[in-house]
Amino acid sequence: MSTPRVRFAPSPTGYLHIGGVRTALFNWLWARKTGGAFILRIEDTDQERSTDASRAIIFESLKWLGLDWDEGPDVGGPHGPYTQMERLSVYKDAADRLVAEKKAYRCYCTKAELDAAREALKKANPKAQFRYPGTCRDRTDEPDLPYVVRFKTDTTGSVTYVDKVFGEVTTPSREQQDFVLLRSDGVPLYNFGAVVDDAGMGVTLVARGRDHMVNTPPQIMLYQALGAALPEFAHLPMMLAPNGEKLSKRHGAVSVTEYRDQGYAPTGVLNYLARFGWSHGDQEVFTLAELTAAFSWDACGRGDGKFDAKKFLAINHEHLKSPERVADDDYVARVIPFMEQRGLTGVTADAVKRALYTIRDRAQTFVQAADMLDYFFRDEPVLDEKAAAKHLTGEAAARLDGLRAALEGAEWTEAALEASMQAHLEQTGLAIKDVAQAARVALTGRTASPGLFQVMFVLGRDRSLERLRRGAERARASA
RNA sequence: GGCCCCAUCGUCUAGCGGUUAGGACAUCGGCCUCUCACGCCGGUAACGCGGGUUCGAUUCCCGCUGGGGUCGCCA
Repeated sequence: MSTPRVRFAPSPTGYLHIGGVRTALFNWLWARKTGGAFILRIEDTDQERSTDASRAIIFESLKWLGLDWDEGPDVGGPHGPYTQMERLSVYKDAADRLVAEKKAYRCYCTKAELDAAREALKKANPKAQFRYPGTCRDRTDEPDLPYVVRFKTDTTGSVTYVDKVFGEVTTPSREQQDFVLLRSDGVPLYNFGAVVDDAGMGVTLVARGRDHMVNTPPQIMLYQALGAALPEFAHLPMMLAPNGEKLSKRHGAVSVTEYRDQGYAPTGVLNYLARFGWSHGDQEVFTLAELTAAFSWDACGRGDGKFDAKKFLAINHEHLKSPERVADDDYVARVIPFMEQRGLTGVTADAVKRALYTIRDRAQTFVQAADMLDYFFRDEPVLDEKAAAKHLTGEAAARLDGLRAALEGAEWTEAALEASMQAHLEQTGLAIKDVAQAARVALTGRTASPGLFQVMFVLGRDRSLERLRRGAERARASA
């Protein structure tokens, strides 16, 4: 078998949906695993809805995710162009050929007529299925009127294909009708454009969402009429909302850029999506390399699934926790923009990198990470008033002074700080609980933080002592 | 409604005739502990129903029920 050629063919009509990303991912994984080609094709033939902005979002999203393509609108390739509106002549030629071979015909019925007929039928018999009656099928004249090109569909027999995920699928052809290939303005409809391009671009495997399964039989007829080699097909089960409905913005974030903006890691997103409808034994967490090595169509499930935001977050957390999955430098580069968003300017990568170990296990997203890193990068921590009221009390003032005095001469390492604190507690007879929270609030402005010695170590001697001093001051003032 | 597809814990899933039905997320206990996390230990929790086939069905077949997809000069 020749090397696989797969494609992702989104239409630029909005954000890049998380379900679309999964389709892109599975195709990409297959291409990378097999050494095949991953093609990006923009299907912008819906001129009403297609926009340049959406097109840009598709590129941006895929790049952010790290799903690179070998052939596509921007990088070109041997079968370009890769944007359908730039390929109109290709479709016209193909349609002309089919008409010449009597496999398709010009239809002069207007949209209004057809809509009326559809309505009439619906009124007469709500259960009936409208199909184009074939009015122009055997027409021989060529009036000077607008026309669409329709496929002369063979509605006898049935179409069978072997899906790589679902197995053998057979559909009776009586379900089909003479569908439209080209609109009256020469722009192809989905089935025609997709088939002409997939055939022309040498696509060997078409993998897409299950919502396209119904398109496969007519597309197979088209391949045959065109005399083109049939690709393999693989359909992926649907990703539904928690309530079983089609997943849409009503159910929360569905566009990949939203997750990016919420501080998800690309590999976290990809990992969750990969495990949705695909599995590899008991393994839940994967690097991209592991996914690529392990992926296979046999391991894809067939049942639709429901999107689970909590598990998505948990998987992302696994990635943020592990330097194996998100390297320090990568983590730092990704978290800094979120720190800037909250007004932390002039933050250096080195400084963030030094503080990183204190929050690695804690942050589930880069947004959380930016928050947890906050007090390290301000002259003074933002003081949570409730925390201050509770912990910076008159009693705390003396304890903070005592602690500061005890630590002043300490070597500034975590171990030495802990030892000094320990000695201080023994001397004074205080328990660590008696001073820890006050110190924490003084140092970080909040009641929850990494361990005190880690915080002080990262903060450094001067800033730590100064914050303890100010904390005591504040405590005295409130007494 | 026609056609197509699907069916294991709440959710994502493992299972490919014989298992105490496994894992993960979530959830509930507990441990650890300077807080919050992390980590660790443990619990609750699933084969939709009815027929077959078989010595034996979660697993194979059929029906039912339930869910989803799709019926455009959208993709």
